[in-house]
Amino acid sequence: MVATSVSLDLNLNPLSTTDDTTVMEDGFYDDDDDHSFEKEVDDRRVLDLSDENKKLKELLSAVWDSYNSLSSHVKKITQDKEEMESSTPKKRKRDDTVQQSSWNYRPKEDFPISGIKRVYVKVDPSDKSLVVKDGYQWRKYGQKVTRDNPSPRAYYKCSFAPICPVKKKVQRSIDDDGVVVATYEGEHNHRSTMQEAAHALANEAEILTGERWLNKSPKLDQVLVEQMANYLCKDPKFTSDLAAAIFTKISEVDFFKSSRHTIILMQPSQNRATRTFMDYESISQAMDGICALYERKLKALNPVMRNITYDIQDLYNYIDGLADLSALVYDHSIQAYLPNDREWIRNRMFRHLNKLAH
DNA sequence: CGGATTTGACCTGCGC
DNA sequence: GCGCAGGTCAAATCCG
Repeated sequence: MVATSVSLDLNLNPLSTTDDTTVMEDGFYDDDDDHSFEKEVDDRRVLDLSDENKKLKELLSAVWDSYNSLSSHVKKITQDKEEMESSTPKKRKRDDTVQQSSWNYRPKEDFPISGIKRVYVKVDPSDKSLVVKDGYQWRKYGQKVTRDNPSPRAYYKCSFAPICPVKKKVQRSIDDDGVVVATYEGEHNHRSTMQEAAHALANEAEILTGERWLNKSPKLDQVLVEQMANYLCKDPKFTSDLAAAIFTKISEVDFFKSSRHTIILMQPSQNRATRTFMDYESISQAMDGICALYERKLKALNPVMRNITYDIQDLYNYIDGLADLSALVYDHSIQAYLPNDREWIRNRMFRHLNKLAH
């Protein structure tokens, strides 16, 4: 298979009118301006609404394009994999599989079957619930202890069953109780909760504008952009849904060439509307990004000071002062994004600055 | 009260 | 045909 690298370019900042940070297209601040923070806010107040909408439209179009290219990329990889595996000899005796771990077990039908995929998810080992968030709703219909794994296996059907035939099995890995393995069977014939919300907004936009945007070019309608941005900012499940959506779309894609792609999820103030996220090619770039955010804030607070200095404790205080902060870091070994909390970010920041100092 | 989960019983396929 | 193991059903129970 061809080694691949996919850039998501999810530099969506849908919060431009209320957000106290501004992220440039590449995820870093524009350093060459001498504007104070207050002045910038004033400037932005007079910005024409249509300009704001235009920016949002461009950003969402970029996300849309990335999603489309990623989808076709995933499709191609899946096809390649299926072609490759279908050409290998099959039929293996049951005894052969029993000697292997439970997750190497092949079902009665010859494996692989089109539509079966396996996802590894890192979880808290003390958390015994077999729940894997993937953006879809499931109904548990059984649980069994299997012969070669002391951890029980949970059986789920898509909550849209029998209309949707998808099933999944979730079981803790026999090798690592900090990892659960979800096996999916079949393809959903409906949208995930996130996609459903986006579609509802599209319909709303259609009612308001009288124009149909679905089934035509992916250029998003202005009203849709506004509605979608509002939806993302207001939804209390924003962070988890976003993480789930990213996880579902990315977990099966090979990232041979990329470094540890990192997504910073941030809510600067108690106002939910300030929620935003930024993506970086590596952890260290993400740390630089957070530093840049802090430096910008310092600059805004001290507009007359030419040189601003700060120590790591100041940076920690800034990190602790944010209403919410977490990082999703791509893990090549399990081909999925793993969530990391504020403490992890502090530790990584310390390592990063230490490295820069030497 | 209704939807989700639990859990023992039952079904099915496979190997001997 | 029997036993075993994985998968599914459905009544009981839980919980918001």
